Amino acid sequence: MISNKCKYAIRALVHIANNEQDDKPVMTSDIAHEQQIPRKFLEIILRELRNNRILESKRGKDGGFRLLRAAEDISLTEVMRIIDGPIAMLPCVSLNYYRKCDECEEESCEIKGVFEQVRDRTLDILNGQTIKSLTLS
Amino acid sequence: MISNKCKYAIRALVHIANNEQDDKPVMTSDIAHEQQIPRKFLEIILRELRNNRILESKRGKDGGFRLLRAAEDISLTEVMRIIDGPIAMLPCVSLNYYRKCDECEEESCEIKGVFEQVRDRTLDILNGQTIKSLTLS
DNA sequence: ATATATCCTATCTGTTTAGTAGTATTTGTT
DNA sequence: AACAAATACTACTAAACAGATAGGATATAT
Repeated sequence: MISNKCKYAIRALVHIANNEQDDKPVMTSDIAHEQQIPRKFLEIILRELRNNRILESKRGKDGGFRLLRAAEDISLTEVMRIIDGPIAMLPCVSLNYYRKCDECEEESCEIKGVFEQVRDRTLDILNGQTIKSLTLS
Repeated sequence: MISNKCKYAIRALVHIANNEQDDKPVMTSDIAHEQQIPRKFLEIILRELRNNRILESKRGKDGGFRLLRAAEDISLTEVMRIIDGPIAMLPCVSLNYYRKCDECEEESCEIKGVFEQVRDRTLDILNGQTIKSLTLS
């Protein structure tokens, strides 16, 4: 399962993409209200996305958030990895968060292969999705 | 990510399948020792698998655990659902643990479709795997 | 100056994860 | 009947994570 936080992050980015206007960034409170996300929790999420160079922010009056890159250059996997960490089902098959299992030797691990397949098919789908493609669907 | 508990459960079942002998069930302590799983934690897991009719147990001297069904009739998904619950990445696309999202309407949800695809491709792989197929690999 | 927005630190409650401890019960053997 | 050896069961714990909330600091447009 992905976390609520991650779901909020995706929905917030899609909302920003849908409301992009060159002059004005999108305010946290607008997103919170329209997407039904607790405002203070959303603040944390948006700041985290900004710290990871997905968003840029502007403070003070008429402040808010804007996509730092084009929506078609922000992949779903990137967002998921920032907010939730690994996508793979086992640490030892994770591409971005690899960690060896404590108790098993990888050469003889019976389940590694299956979860590598799951990872690959999952990434086939998720890598093809961007904030742009989600706004269109 | 699947939990350690779930990984232990799978490895324990594969171990039992590999050590099946008609006369004697497999003891917790043997599995714990050979698979490097904390014994008392493994007890809980094996009892849970027994309560869900994956294993049968025998108490007292020469006791232990046996598969209740043939290894090829125990699917990986069944074990994962017993120990970890849903396999899907969103509650609203789970086949066995469906729950509506609080904040979004499903007809207009932008991300539901993607995660349905992920679920289907994941199940394509995991449904094809059984305790038997894992012993052979 | 002021209103309004993000930024930052701290805190909180409940749940889950990953176990451990100790006792009760069942069963085979002597 | 006694004993040893196995599972069954209840209760507890520590640490991390999920999902937030509170309040003040800072920046900015007017």
